[in-house]
Amino acid sequence: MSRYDPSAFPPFAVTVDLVVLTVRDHALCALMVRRGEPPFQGFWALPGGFVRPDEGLIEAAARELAEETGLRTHGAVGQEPGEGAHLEQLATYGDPQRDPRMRVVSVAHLALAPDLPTPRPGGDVRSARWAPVEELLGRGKDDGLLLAFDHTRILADGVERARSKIEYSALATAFCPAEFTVGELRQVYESVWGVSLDPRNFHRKVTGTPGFLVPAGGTTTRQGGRPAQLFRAGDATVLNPPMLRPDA
Amino acid sequence: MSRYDPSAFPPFAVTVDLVVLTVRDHALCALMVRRGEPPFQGFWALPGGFVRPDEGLIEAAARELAEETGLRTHGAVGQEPGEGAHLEQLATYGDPQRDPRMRVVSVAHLALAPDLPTPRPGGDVRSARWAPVEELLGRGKDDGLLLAFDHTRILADGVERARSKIEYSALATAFCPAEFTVGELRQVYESVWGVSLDPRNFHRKVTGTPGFLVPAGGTTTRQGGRPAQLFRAGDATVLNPPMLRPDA
DNA sequence: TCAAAAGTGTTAAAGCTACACCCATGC
DNA sequence: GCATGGGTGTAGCTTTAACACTTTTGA
Repeated sequence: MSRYDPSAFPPFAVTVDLVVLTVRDHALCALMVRRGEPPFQGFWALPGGFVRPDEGLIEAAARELAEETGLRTHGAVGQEPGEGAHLEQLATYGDPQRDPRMRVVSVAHLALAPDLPTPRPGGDVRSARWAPVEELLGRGKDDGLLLAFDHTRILADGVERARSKIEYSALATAFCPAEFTVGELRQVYESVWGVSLDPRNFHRKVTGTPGFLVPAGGTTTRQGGRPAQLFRAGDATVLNPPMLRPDA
Repeated sequence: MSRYDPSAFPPFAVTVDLVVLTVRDHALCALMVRRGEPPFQGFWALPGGFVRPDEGLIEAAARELAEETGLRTHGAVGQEPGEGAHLEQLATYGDPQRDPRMRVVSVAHLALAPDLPTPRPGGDVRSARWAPVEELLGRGKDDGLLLAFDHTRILADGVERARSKIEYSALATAFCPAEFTVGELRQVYESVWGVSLDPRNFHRKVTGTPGFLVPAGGTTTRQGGRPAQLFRAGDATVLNPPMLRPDA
């Protein structure tokens, strides 16, 4: 009866929060901002903000991402393939007590980006940094840094999504620049999963999966050793067979 | 700056919508309700409703599920193992135009339930039914029934989540009664995926996966033929190795 | 010349698929 | 007996994991 009564609904604020991940110095890192006002003043938090009345959820996330990092999102017009970040919805967090001031429902999004210059604090952000995920979350439970709100949980969910999604999708290339070598892609997997992989078997696997990688034509020796072929991300979005994590 | 200003936020309504799936007569079916008022009066829609000011998102979904079906959710107190439905968050839909009257953000949830007696229309629901998913979505694009709002999209996302999740998790048992046979579990997979599976290999696979099934001690001939062992769902939540869909 | 990373070959183990085959019940 | 579904065995194929080995550069 009153299920959709437009005049009598409880007041909610809707925000987007961003788990922005990249690989720096062989470590999976997340973009964190420091809060300048209460609650949780001085705590590290995920970037985010209110959804505007006239924009969709993913648009709000893309706008916040651009504001914080200057990154554009895959699919934006006038953009080279391989440029910009991958962006997808992660999950929604709406515990009645998650914000002490009012009822806030936050639609978290996950962004995967290649290594970027250190973030520019801009707009309403006091300071920002790339923080190693291991430092933020710790190795065990309740072993990490104390973040604002429920952002530890959101970050953990985002990291787990990224870790599992590169198993069966071609998303790992979102962490790489437009042209990259097989060894660089392997380092992405190793950094995100925190394991080491056999370079020979990895090479065979990724080059043998149709549509995952396409040769870009050149070679590079930027990793040292014998020159390596350069590749771009291919058309494939799904990896078949998947790249499975060891153990687990 | 104004990112969390609690006094100046745009007005949003927050609802939950439910994709409730079951297997009936060898077909994957979804619970649908008929709308009694505009907009989309007379259209079939997913069950759902407003989130109350003092309840969490999953609680709101569990409350709506109980109101529409009488189903309790896994983990509720005083409940036998194997009883009730599996419930998880699916995704959030917040296009500014998705409801013509006002800005509504809907947090969709996915529920998997064993075959139930035909739903009781109760509360504010005019009529309700279990509708075969193939009839609702059709086989190709734009080939199904026209549902209210963006519910075709939500339903399709829920169905795809269920289809892929039974590959690598033990969730298929959520479609079965507390005690079931290997053949009944196989029919669940066949109905959800719309394929047929080799009964011999399927049997070996599910009984050989540790923690998936535990013998319940008896046998039944309710499927005809030789008596089959009865099983309950085991502790395992992850299937390793996974049950992969043929082809795809 | 040497270290380092790229890439190929090979082999044994494990998993999957497609069957043949037997078992235990209801009718 | 005979149809029906339950359950086991097994041969052939594909995939994986581990590691020996060659290639090509920079220092």
